[in-house]
Amino acid sequence: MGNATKPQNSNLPESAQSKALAEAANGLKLYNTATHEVSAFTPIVPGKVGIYVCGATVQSSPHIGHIRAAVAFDIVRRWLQKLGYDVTFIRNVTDIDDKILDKAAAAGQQWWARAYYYEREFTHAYETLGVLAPTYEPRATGHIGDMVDLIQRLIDRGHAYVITDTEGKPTGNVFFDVVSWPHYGELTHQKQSAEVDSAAAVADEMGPSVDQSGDDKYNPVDPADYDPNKHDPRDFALWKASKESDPETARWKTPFGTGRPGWHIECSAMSHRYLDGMFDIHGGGLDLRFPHHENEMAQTRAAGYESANVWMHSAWVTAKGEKMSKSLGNGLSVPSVLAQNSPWVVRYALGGVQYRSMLEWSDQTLAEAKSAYERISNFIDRAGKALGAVGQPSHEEVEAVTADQLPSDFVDAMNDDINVSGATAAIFTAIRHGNTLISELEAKQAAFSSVSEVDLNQLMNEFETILGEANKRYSDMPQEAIQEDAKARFALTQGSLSADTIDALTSRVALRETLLSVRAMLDTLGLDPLAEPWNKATSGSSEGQGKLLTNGAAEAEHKLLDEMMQYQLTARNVARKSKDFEKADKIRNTLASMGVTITDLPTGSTWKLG
RNA sequence: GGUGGGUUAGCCAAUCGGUUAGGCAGCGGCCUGCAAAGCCGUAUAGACGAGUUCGACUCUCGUACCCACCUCCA
Repeated sequence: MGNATKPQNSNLPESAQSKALAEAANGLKLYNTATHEVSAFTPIVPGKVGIYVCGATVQSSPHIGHIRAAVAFDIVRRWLQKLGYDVTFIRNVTDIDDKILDKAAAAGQQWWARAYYYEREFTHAYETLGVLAPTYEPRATGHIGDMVDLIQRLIDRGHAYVITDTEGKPTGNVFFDVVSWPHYGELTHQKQSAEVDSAAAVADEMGPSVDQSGDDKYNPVDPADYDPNKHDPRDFALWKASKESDPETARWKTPFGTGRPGWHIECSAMSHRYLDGMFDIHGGGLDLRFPHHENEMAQTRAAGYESANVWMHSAWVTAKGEKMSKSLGNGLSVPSVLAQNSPWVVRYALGGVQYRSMLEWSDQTLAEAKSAYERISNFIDRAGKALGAVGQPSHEEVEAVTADQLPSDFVDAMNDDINVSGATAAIFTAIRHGNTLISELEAKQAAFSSVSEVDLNQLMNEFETILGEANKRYSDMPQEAIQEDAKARFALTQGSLSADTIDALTSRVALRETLLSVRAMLDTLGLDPLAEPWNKATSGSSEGQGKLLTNGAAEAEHKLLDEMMQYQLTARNVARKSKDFEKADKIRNTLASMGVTITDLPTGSTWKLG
């Protein structure tokens, strides 16, 4: 891996590179929930993007729906980075709320211990599925001071009111005054005043939601939500007075009385603290639009702060057409899904459709993701082998590829509101092209017999340099013409090489470019099969697969295994040559029963596990 | 009742006012001792009704059905 060549376009001058990249970045369009339109994305601060995503309320284990949202915004973030933006990604943890307190009390736990336990489960799930760590992950309980300041600011500006007792002392309940904020409802376009009452009546009629399993749709009736002191039924709690059942550790003293934060205020406080002046995108699940984000937007703006420019909401994972919830059974928890499927497959299944589409989860979804893995990893393996000593590009090199160097059908799809289905189609198109190149290259292998692998590597570098210059000079020409031109120029500098060798070399360079491009596209979706999260076992982390081998020992063991396999393959090929197919098939079947798959290629036979 | 989204071939899922999406599963072929992988080709579409148009899956209107949010939720 150390001798990998540089990305082809690195020969371009700095300015040209960033100009092409800026052009790609200018093409990005995103759907904004607030305007109901797909519109051009322009960051507040040039070159930078600030994203705030509502993270988990850590009250119980994550299910795949939670992770779908995380994967969706992870892909948005990765694409922004490919477009050259410096992304600040904030994802909060809601570590105090009614459910956490009540469930902890019911289980005889400290609420903070319960919150932290599940926070770690979420973190583990994110890491396993290749969700990049946020730039920062603030906890609600760590920002009480910011919330108090924000509430005070809203009171001072006449957008919030404190409820006092008969003696005029603050009770701890503070509400947002919806009537004082004429922009209320601008995010979700909810009807105002009178019509809300009829909506409330419908909600009352439906009664508290309870499902078969009871616990999960559990819906505590918080007295603060039905406070007769509310000026308007739409007013919502900014700060909640402590209930008698609240433990001492869940009470904070404030100028408006002792209590704990309302649900919406934390995100306003934290997004302002970490993204002030660059709050470009706010993300979250579809259900958060109302009331959470509507209220959050009202608070933030009423306080005189800027709220997000673009609001993005990810859709549901469904099972049999219905929104997924734990009441459908725990077969959908992250650990149970991972018990039967590799993390890559699960991520592909979750990230395979656009974030605004419902994602139907079934055995077939997973089976197709598995097939996709086979096709993709087969290509990457074969291409790596066909490239000989040059081998696989390093993951660093893959990461360094920027959007302007990727195929335009992929870029266009991603720029079209993160259309991952279109992007995936572009990847498969490139893979088909790459597979054809591999076959061509296999047929041309003989042309390399007179050149050592070391020289070949050097020659590829030289050719890539020439190709890079040709690309720069004739940027508006068709790719094939540029290739031909570069080939001719290269031939002039290499008088001693035969035309066949130069031709084979060209194919090799083309294959390497395709391989690099495919892996870079996959990496944009967080799906490079050779990236960190999927390869802990072989990349030196000692925790992979529970093995206690050091990296060196693992390598030595693999080398030994490979030698033994070569011994078997040789024996089989001898049998095949002498047309003793019975013996050849016996060797193959025996290996197959041990979980080893043999593949015969024109250039020889290979083996792999699985 | 209010608000929003959807309905594309066996299944999942895109683009587009006229030209191959893509994947999975079929079928035919090439390659192969066989298999696998790969490549090439191929059938089955656009809920229903009307309108705009030379031409609509794509635009407009209507109808039906599905889903979500309005209450904790990714």
